[in-house]
Amino acid sequence: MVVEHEEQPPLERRSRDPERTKEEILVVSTQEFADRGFAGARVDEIANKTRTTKRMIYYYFGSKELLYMAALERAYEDIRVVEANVDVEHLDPIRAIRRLAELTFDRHEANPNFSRLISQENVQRGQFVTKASGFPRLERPIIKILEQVLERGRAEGVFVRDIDALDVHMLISSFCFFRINNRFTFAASFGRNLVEPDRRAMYREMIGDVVVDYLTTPSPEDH
Amino acid sequence: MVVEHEEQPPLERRSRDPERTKEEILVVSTQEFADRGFAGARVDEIANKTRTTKRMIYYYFGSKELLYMAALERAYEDIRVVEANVDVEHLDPIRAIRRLAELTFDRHEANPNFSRLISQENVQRGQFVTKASGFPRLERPIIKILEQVLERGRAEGVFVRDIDALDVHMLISSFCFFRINNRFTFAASFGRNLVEPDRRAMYREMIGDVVVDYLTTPSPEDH
DNA sequence: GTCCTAATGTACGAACTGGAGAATTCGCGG
DNA sequence: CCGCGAATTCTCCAGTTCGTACATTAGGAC
Repeated sequence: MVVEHEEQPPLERRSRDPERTKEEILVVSTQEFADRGFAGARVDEIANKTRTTKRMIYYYFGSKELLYMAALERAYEDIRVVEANVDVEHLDPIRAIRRLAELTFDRHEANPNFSRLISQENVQRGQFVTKASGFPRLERPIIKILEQVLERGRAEGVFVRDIDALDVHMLISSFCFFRINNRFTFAASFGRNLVEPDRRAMYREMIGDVVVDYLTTPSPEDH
Repeated sequence: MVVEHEEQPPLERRSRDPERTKEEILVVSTQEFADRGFAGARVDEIANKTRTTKRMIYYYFGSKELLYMAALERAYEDIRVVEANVDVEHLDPIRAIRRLAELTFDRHEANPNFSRLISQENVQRGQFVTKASGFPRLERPIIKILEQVLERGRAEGVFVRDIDALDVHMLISSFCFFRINNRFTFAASFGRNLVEPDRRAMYREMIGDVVVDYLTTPSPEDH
């Protein structure tokens, strides 16, 4: 949690270091875009919070829009790296599902900026991720992993619900996303703090239970 | 939501009608704020899309901020009215839960602007709903209704899971909210269109199944 | 009709904001 | 130690945007 100090006291490293400069701009702008949205973020403000100047932002990234895209892309990349290292093959299907749910849960909690960036993007109708030109693929490794677990579970006969990995992931993500992202309006409406430490363990377990119960219960005959 | 059909005024109606002017500003600004966010919305643009002028916005609402709050408040009020008219007392607990899930599902689909406004609010850390000064209560009738259904279900022995109405509502809302709100980035990442008509019925049923399965399955002994 | 006030219209300004031209400096290869 | 291009700083600008001062008009009360 970076506290906003108006003018960062002289971390007076002035020497040239393009990589560090670029990286610092990216980190700071991610925070700013997550905090204020694309329209709300100010290029001047981003510059002030780095040890470099606004001109450098344009030098390296070209425009506010391209900077935003770079930040978004980086955020996706971070997630992808985490997911690529998940290993649940040694767990039985039910435990594996729980584990995946917990991973998603933890990821949302540990990295709220990603979710907020995603929120921004969606409010703007995905104006940047949708951009055919130049926006890289956003593929996510977790789907393949989920597919394998579901396959095993079905083979073993423990998962009996007819549903695919994408929809399971959607169910898990929606819960984790909502808990973090909508905590402010939820608290305002219902007076419950969804991220209160005392409740954390309960919610973390809850989403696992929800998914497992769903997967292991046959579809109702009538409806 | 409610379209006034009375005497269809041929758009160039210039006569004075404070109520209509106010209402029109509110409707248009809700759309603009949902589309572009608080920072992204332009007061001039809102004015252009009404039959009145920017001056009137300030005359009636005082500032961009107050206008935003009025729009947000109105959106909550609309939801509250819908929820207040829900009647599931004649249904058995399981069917009642399904019905409530469907209502929430339909509400999110029918009124995406509300969700987007909510998203905005949360990205900004609830800066307006949290505002102690002046922001009205956001209470939601659906919670009481849910409580009654859960109570009945437990009395009848069909609901065995230890969970309260707020968390059930959270589970339902998160699913419905995510499906509508995050559809753009979800499509970009996973190539699945969550609001495609062909899938609609499936998701609508799915969230009911999820909740019912969860409520009717006992907590696992070990973990 | 006259009067009075709520409602509306017009035009403007001060501050902000994304962006860029051009000068300057650093540091590395030779 | 020199030369050169990359990195950085300085400075300014043109367009935008919220907000308002001031003028004007409609229409109900009497």
